[in-house]
Amino acid sequence: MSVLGRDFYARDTLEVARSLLGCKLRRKNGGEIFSGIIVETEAYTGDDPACHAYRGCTPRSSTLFKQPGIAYVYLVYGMYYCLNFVTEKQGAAGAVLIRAVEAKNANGPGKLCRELEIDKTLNEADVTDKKSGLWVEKELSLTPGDIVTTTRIGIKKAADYPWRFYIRGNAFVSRA
DNA sequence: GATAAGATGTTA
DNA sequence: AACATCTTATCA
Repeated sequence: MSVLGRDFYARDTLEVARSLLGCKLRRKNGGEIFSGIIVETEAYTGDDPACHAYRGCTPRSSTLFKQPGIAYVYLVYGMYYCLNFVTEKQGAAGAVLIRAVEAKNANGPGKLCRELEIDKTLNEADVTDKKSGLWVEKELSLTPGDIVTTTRIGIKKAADYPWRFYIRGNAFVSRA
């Protein structure tokens, strides 16, 4: 299985969000390797009012302006971590939020990170390199008809953007 | 230094 | 529908 490289992430954020569906997320922490097919994503770009990078480069959002193919991990509501992959060419902000994978207790961004033991130590980890302990592999080939497009969940700003994508009919999507 | 809001999940 | 829980950004 080939690890998705820098070129995969250095593209339009919406395109990366759709392309990640059906890919296999892998997490190695210690001896065990976790695997799960990505079934739900959301896109966040630099000119998107809901994106952390929208109001410029702050200590937290600076990750979004760095090179594509790294992880962006942050804490929401003081309790749960969210996993994103940085997209777009270096200098442009953008990221894809991984909302759910095909696995037990992984149907939601917070639950997914709890299950995979993802925390802020993985922020800015290079996901094109297995040595980081977090990477993505090509798995399924989906057709456009397999992908459902809807509005994003849990945000107030730009709530009308149709930037959430999931695999049609999949039982592991959050808020089924 | 204070304050309000937040890319959620669980419980009732 | 309420709540647990705390970092971050924004202001003063």
